[in-house]
Amino acid sequence: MVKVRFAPSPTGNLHIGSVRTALFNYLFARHHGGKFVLRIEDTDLERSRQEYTDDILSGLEWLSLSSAEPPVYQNSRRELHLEYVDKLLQEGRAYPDPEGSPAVFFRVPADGETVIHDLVKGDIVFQNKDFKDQVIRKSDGSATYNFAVVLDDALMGITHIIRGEDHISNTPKQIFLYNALGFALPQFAHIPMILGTDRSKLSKRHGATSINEYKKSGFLPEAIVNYLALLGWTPADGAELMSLAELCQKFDLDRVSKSNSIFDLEKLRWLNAQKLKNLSLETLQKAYPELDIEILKIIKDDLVLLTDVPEKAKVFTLPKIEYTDEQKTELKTDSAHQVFRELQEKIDIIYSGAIEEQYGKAQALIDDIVKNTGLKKGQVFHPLRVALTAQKSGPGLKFLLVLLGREKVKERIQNALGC
RNA sequence: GGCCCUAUCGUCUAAUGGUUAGGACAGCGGCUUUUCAAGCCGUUAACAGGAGUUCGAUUCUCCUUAGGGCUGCCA
Repeated sequence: MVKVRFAPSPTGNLHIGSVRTALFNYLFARHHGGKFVLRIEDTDLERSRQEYTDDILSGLEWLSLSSAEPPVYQNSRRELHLEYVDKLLQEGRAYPDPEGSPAVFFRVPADGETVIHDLVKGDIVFQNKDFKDQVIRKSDGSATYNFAVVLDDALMGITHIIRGEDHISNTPKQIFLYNALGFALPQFAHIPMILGTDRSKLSKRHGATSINEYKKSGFLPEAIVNYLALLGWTPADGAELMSLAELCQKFDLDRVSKSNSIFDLEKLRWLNAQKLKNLSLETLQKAYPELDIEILKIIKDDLVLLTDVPEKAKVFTLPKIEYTDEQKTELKTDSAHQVFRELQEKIDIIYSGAIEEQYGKAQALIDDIVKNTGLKKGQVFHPLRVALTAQKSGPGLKFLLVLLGREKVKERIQNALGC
């Protein structure tokens, strides 16, 4: 039975790189019908903060990567860790600090080699002589990271340790401890890092790193999950657009890449636009309940970010518009006035019946104006758009005529005629 | 410095001991559209370098180079 864990330390907000690690663990567990648990590594009392734990928990929940089980707080297992320090002390596998502090050192093997049979990287060999005895209990009386991690992973029955490759050099030290403690070794899988565009470790100076910033800027959790899954992994069938359920079904460690990858915001944005297109109108409406669902329908395929909605909806919702001087001269032409008067005369006929029917009548009216005035299409469409929206581009005119509503259309045409 | 990891288009990547080295994002061009997008079609672009193994290496081995990680009584 597969059991994996995601073990963040609550010393900062949920980082995009951590999310990828969490995701791979989650997908691996789900793919194999195993368990995914969370362990908050809050042993650094100085730097750990409750708000960061909250951020991590809510971030994972937003991404649908929550664990079914409540998180384990590493600090609550402090006494347990210390019992094992004593055990190693009694067995003579560890010794007190010769300098007299309360620290305890673990004796690492003097020679031979230690190999990690890594599920992603293959075998990695270390010479034991390169390691010096390691501290397992600090001067302040608490267990060190490498010791606590081994104990918790072993005691929690973790079968696969999937973590960033920045932990590779910790692994031999941990293997020494597994052996000394008599615990069976888990499987290790070290996944590559995510780098910034300059190939250095992804950090603040590359832009947003906290998942909350992405949420705030209008990225969908589905897009983030899909994008992060594709960073360092590809399914055998080459699919790119996948739901979380599909990812769970397809994911496995054997197709995880061995090399680092650079975070590409452009592709994330593209994926976000794709997910937005697939979003149901109902969901979109929940995010923007104040907007007419017909408006949302028209602008939906135009979105890259969820937060683009208000901007895109503006043409429909703005109560008043102002023309620039340049636009005014455009509206002043004889042909423009001819168009406006034609429209004014017949506009009333479109506002009845079902919405689709209204669109149809609006389009027919526009076509009619082109025919009646004998003007070129552009000479009709362009001034009309400017008159109605004070913009040079935007949604189709038939949508504008219908969704703006009779009053606004009439008022704006009247204003345009006054130019 | 020491130890470790990695190396295919600008980016994410696929594949293979013999291929026109494939896809996606971005770019570019076209179509479509009243416009901007979207969509559709097309297109530019890669096996880091050098030895070896082999009939044949992008693929296997070694070296070099480059990048990354670790090198805490942080996690």
